[in-house]
Amino acid sequence: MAENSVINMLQRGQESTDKLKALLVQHKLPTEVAVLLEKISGVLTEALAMSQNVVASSEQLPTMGEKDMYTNSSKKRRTQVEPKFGGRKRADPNFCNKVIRQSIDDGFTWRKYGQKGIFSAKYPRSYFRCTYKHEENCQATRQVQQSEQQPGNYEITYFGEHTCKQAKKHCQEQEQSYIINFKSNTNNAIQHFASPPLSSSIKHEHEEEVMSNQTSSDSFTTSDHEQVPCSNFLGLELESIPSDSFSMEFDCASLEFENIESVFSYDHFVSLFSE
DNA sequence: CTTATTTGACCATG
DNA sequence: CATGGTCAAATAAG
Repeated sequence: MAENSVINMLQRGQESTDKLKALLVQHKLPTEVAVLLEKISGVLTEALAMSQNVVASSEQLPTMGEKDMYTNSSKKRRTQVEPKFGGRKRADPNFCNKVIRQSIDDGFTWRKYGQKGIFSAKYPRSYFRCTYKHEENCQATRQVQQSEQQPGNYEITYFGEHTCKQAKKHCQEQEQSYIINFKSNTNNAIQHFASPPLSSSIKHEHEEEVMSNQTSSDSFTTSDHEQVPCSNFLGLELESIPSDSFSMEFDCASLEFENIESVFSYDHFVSLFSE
């Protein structure tokens, strides 16, 4: 398919960009190059996401003949309203962004559409989509799961990005740019970014519900050295950049640390820098 | 009443 | 077949 080849090309472009980034880290190229690379990578990621949306929506064409709406099986449910070819893709970890938070509140309004017990996971996973999915065709979704290492924290994985109004509002409420200083002598990365105490309209019903499942066993050992991804990421950055000190500036459109829409995923970062 | 959540069925994927 | 992601009827909440 044409779309698939476009996606393919974009993916290849992204892979090359990633390799370039790795090289950049090894050879200490100037920061302007790094910034440019980030921009290229961001554009590629966006284009990729857009292309995939196009493919996904064109796949929803009602080509097949009509089906009977319901089976006569005693319980609820229909039989497949519209056949989607590959429409239900499994989440691509390359296009998600995983964070760990103490609260599931991130300032956006979400609507829960499912919960699932996960094999080999202690706590169930909850599935959310943007409240404005239908009104504004906002494709953002997220998965929330209680952290096994640190019960009380939540692993939140975001997919897609908000295209609804609250996204703009969300961005406006933050600083226009973030500056991160890396200092070689200390292990501390000084992070200057706002952590806006966004009042959210989301209700936290099952924050407790998810919590309540944890009471059963304490068989695992709680590790104290567990880090949240952001610090982890900064730590890795520090190791890989031995120069005296430098600072990078990101604008809101390309990178948001506190609120999720990083240009590429955390996993992506880790795979980049941990080799 | 409207709107959101719960929960098991359904379905894609490997 | 097992697993994970989504749908939608039933139900709860406002």
